Amino acid sequence: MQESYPFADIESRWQRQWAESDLFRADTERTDRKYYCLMMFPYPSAALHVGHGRNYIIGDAVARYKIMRGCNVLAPMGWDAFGLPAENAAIKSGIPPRQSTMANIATMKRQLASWGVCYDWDREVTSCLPDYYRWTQWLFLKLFERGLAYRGEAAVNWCPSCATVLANEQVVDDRCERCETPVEKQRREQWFFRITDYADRLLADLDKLAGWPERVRAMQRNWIGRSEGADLSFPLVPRADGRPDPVDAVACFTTRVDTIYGCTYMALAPEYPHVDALVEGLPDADKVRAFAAAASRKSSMDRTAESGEKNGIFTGRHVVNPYSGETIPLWVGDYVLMEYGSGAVMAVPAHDTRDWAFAKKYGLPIRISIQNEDGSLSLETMTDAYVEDGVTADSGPFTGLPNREAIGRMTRHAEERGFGRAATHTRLRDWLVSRQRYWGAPIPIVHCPACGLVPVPEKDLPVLLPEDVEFKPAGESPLAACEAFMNVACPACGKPARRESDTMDTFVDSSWYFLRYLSPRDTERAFDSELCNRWLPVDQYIGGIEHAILHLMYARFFTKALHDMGLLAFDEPFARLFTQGMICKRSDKDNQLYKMSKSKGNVVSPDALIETYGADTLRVYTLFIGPPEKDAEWNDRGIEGASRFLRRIWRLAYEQRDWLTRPAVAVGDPAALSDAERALYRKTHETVERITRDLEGAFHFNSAIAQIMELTHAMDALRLGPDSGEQARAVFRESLETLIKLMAPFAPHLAEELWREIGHEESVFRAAWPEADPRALARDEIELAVQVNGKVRDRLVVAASATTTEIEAAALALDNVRRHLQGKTVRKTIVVPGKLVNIAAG
RNA sequence: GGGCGAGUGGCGGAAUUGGCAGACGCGCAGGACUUAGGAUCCUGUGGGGCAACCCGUCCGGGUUCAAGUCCCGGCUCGCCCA
Repeated sequence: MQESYPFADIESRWQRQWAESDLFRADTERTDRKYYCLMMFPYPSAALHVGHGRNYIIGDAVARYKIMRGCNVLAPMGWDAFGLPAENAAIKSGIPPRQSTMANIATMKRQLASWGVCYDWDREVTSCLPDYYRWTQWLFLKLFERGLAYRGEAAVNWCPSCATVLANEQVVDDRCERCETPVEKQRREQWFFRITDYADRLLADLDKLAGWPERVRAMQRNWIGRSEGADLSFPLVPRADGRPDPVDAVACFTTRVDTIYGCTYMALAPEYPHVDALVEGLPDADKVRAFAAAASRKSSMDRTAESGEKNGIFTGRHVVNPYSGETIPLWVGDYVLMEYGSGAVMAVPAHDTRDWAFAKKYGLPIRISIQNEDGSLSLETMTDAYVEDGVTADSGPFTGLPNREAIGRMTRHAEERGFGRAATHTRLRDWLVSRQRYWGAPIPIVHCPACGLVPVPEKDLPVLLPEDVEFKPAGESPLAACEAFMNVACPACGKPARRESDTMDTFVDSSWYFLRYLSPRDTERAFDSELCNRWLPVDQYIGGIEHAILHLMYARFFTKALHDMGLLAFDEPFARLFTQGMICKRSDKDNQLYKMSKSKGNVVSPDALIETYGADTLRVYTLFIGPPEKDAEWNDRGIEGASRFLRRIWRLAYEQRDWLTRPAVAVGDPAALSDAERALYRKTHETVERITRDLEGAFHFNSAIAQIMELTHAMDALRLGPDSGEQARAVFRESLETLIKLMAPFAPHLAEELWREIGHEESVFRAAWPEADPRALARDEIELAVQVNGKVRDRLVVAASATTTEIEAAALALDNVRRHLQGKTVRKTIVVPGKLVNIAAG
């Protein structure tokens, strides 16, 4: 054993040995104490920074801890390897996506290994390889068979820079999630997955996910955006010129049917399909059309912000309020969105903030139909819409009802009269899965002039991505220009046909990879239902909060669809979810905190740190940086502390190396130990108890490490020297062994090395996690704080067996207590066992 | 505007069910060893005060013997949805 901590030797040696051992190889046939520990598989980008590292280090610490607890741990890793960056790089540099992707994977694998992060690499999956995407295509066909994959025209989000369609979820603030280019609206034929069929279940089952952060569940609820209300039909007042209209009524959805007697106009979305026809031949037709065209180009964010300016134009047409029979004007308003409901809203200025602003701007009438509690609401004094609950007012036969009750009654009335019905709407749209890009799984469909859409037969899968294609930034996938790929015989009639040239959104790949890990080399089927049913749901899923909505919703949808197909017995994929916070760093430029990114220039590379300090130091600092679920600020100097700590542990063992290799002597009767020995003995077991609690609960690695630091202080305090007795050494050895085990999930190389140094043949990861010994935790004397009126005035040492009465008497006898009680009467004394005494006096 | 979360020393952060606020680390100060120290070790470190003590967990109320923790109101910040 050498004096200075030789992290470089230790780390490379153990990394090699672990890779050769079956420590991380799960035995999937064994099902007792199974623990599926899953980390979100990464996109293979060029190189990882320490911010990425947090995810893998947390996952590795959890996996190692569970292994030590005797669990049969499945910890696989793979690559979410399709995606735009590789293709964009190909356009720029000409390097084929497959080549750059595989190179990146090799780099990242090396980086993961250098962190000491272990996986069962025999289970590696790579979504861009045919043996994987073949099954992604197969799943597409399964969804197609069941009508869950369909082709339809839609106004889609088009990113002109990426030259592709984006899902709603990939549009953030009307910009492309990836490149931040403003998104345009275009109408195109696209492939969709019918996730809206599952909206109700995706919503309801969130309640089952008790192991998920409430925040994520709330985000998903919001995203699904289920609202209950009514669909109502407003008859269109026929045209004066007698010409026919494409529709004879305008349908709208409302959650506030109770306010309908206050409805003073109706507003259509600029994209409303019949706007054009409705105004045909009217004097202002051109103005209305121009307005609608301009408005639909604006971002939905600008249009709907409550604070923003709302614009509109009168169409010249009218509709009839089906409840009151009143004729109201029909407008086009830019604050109405086509995506929501039917693209029309019944406007109630008195009770809706945006309608209020619109009515004020255009001088439209405002009428109160919900009165507040004391009946004091009046148009003269109102400065904004009244959106609270109240009692219906001036509402014909429904007047005077609590408004919540009115909703039910009025909806029934509409159903009886046939002009409306109760309805629910969801914000969630169907999942748009086609991309006009090359680097994705080809959609296994053939377009036949005679047969229409024909699925590629399962036996012909995979539909291979051609390698020799030309990359150019155009609206069409390079596949569309690849004749060898496009031309195919129709699987149904055999006549010449064309392949679908769109590829699938990469979120499809990541919606089922956790099933593939159970049988990654299976050439017969996508996944082994029986094994999946035994190993899933995933016991612990770990990943970034940025996937709170998209990936997690899609994976849940896939699981439910596969469940309905009878392929899976469970219908939620992830029992527990942990979302770690991002690591941020102050930018040198403006001293602001930013998530690490190349563009901000605040990236910290792990490679140099590992070289200087070692992987264990980097791991310990990463785990110590703060509560793992919260964002953390990277501090370059912080790693020094972690380094000192590990060197200190090394020294603790080094200084005692002469006798540590000799056979262990058991700690005898605690009563026979000296005070110092008992103190360390107790501290050791207290640490076990607290750390175990920290890890079982909420992954409090930061305080777990702090407690190990405390334990090293306690070990120093024993001041073990050449004259120390056998029991002192026994206690010390027990502390050291415990410390090594407690450290093992965090600093595995150091722990493994020291474990062997002190004479163990087997891996520390085969050693059982320590358990707190009640004998060690027992005390015969307890120190209590003594408070007078809630302020600590003295301390008191009593026998653990002391009664409340004895403690009270002893507390009252303390000098300082008596001083503070002078001239006061004791009203009450509270004794909190083991903690304190509080004397209330006045 | 709604939902969720957060606000504690110079800094990152600790603190079961309400029970001694500031664990642990960084930084800083002093000291030891040293040719030297940006290595290592020891000591100190919320503010005020010589001290006894007083004040302190975003602000203001409240409940309680006891509040960082619970309740009411407000401010600021973050995220999601509008």
